[in-house]
Amino acid sequence: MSRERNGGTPLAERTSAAKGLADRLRRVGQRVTPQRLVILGTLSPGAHLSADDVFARVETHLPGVNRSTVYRTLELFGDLGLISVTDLGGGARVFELIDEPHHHLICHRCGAILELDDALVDPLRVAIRARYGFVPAVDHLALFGFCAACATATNG
Amino acid sequence: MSRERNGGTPLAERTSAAKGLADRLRRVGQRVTPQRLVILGTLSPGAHLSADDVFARVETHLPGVNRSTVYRTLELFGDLGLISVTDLGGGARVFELIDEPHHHLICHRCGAILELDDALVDPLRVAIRARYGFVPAVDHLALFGFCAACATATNG
DNA sequence: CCGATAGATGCAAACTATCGCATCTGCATG
DNA sequence: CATGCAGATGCGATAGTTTGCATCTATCGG
Repeated sequence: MSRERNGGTPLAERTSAAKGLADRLRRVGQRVTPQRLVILGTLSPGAHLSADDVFARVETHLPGVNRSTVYRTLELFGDLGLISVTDLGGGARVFELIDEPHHHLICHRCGAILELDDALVDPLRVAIRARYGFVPAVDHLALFGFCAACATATNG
Repeated sequence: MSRERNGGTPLAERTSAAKGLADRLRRVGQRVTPQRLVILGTLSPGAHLSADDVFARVETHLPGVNRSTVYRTLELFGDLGLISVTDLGGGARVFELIDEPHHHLICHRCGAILELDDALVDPLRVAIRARYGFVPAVDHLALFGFCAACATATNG
């Protein structure tokens, strides 16, 4: 806390969130750049942001940032398991900081979106890991199908 | 087999596959068009075709067909549960005629694709139906995560 | 603190997907 | 078989996403 020089960390990693990200990126051999810090800063758990939403917010803090950078960074964060990337069927994919896993059931017919309890998904996660050794990152699943009302309407 | 006149069916629904589709479309109040029959004809179980693949094949049989029609028709078939629509992470979504449900595990790190036994997925399907009355159409799931090798490499 | 360099960013173009609207057509009806 | 119309298609425009390449920079070694 006392004799930490600015030169110690190449960038302004003052907030704890940014510092946490910076450390995490370095740990996996990724570079820490202003763009990456700001992009992560725009995301939060519970907020479904499109790539364009993220771009708009990032631009206010970092004018001149490029759309490609936003897309590439979001994909990187997705691969690193920092954020979830989900197609809810609304045209653009949504990005969200991962906190508690949560999922959605989306009706093909009426478009209704229900929440799906992660407790129902967890056994699948466990089974996959046990059977294949594959560690699934299912933090934000979107399953399509028919809601109770539409299923009845379609069959009957 | 004997006294069936051509006028009985508005289009060339000679093959059994096409006839089956035609019947199925009519049953749910959808029209039977040449485009729809040809587009379905290009799909098969086990083949992962992109929209562009489908378009290219359809074009040889039906010159002048439009990309939009292919996209719209593929979406329709998806909603009808005839085909599966899956993002395997390769840039474009893939379409496939539904036969036996099958799923994929895709490694975020090395890109490896493993098959996932539907028997592991079925309990989730059942649980969702029991809890919410929602009937999920999970015929071709793509779950991202880390394969055994990469999971080890990442943690250790 | 400086120079070297692997890797990130900016930029433009290409690719993937969707949408609005005018026209055309399957098919139900008479 | 002729007619009407809801709905499908073609077309162009636009939105959403990815990619190749030149330039720039975070990080490492001296």
